[in-house]
Amino acid sequence: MKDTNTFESVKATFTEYLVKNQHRKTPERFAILEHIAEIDGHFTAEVLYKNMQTNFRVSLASVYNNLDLLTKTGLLTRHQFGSHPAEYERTFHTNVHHHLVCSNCGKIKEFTDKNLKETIESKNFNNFLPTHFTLYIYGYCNKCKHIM
Amino acid sequence: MKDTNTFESVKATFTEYLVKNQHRKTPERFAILEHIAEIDGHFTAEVLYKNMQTNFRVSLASVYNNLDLLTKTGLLTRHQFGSHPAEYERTFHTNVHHHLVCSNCGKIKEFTDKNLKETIESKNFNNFLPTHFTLYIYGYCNKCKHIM
DNA sequence: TTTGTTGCAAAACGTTTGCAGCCTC
DNA sequence: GAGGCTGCAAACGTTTTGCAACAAA
Repeated sequence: MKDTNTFESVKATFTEYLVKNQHRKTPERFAILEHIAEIDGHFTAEVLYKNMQTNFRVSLASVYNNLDLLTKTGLLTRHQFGSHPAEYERTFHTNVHHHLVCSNCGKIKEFTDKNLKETIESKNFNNFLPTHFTLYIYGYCNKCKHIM
Repeated sequence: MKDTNTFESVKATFTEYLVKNQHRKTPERFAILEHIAEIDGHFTAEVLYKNMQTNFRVSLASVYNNLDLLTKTGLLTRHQFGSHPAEYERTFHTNVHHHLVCSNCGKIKEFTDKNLKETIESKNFNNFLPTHFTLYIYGYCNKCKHIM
């Protein structure tokens, strides 16, 4: 994957993708990317949309369109824990982390593990170029372990 | 996690969960579990529902209800690649595998990796009792790598 | 000038819910 | 009996779509 250490390089990655695929460099697109860069952790399309209204007017449809585009570039990950709405999370400017998901109550807990990260990232594949990954470990949190 | 080597032990796990949580042992529940045991790989609620109509009549609502219940027991995993509908996959009677997901076209490829499996399964957590996991590695398949 | 993108509103769709009757327990 | 579960159909809420106006190339 390309360098994404600075916001400028993230923007460059997105721009390059847009140009290469005959998409237009609209103000909405960059405004959305800038907002995402400010959000740590998970967010929904609706929340991003509402957040943005304060200083940049975009339609919810455009938010959805562009979350999709950013997901395709690998700059964004889409989670769908349990049900709707989908949750998004940027893959840049963040520590690689994994998710513990309680199968009963849906509670999510994040953790980091260098060894796990390195083991996963060290893999090579034929005919597949990896950019990032998500690991969900399912089981039971303390409150729910009694159900089984 | 409990033994799930035979279908009888899977059924026992489910039954135990039902009893422990004051749920009823209805014929629909066991019919659904039996059908799931026959499906290799991913399936949707709709497909399971249609499959079942040939020899057991259940409503779609009950299918949803019970997929939810089985997900809570950890016997079933719910995937939500891209968008709707959700795809389910049993966690018993299957080799542990991982998913390569193309961020552009959504194509899924499964692979197995003993080292990866063992590394992930070796982890212990405070206040969390793991039962199974899913690893999605995102990137680009051969047909789509040109977009970036 | 061409054509991709936008905002808006309506539509689509999977999933959930309310309810009356049924059947576990 | 009590109350959880079922089927049915209607409702819900997120996401997608159609379309006319706009603006990037």
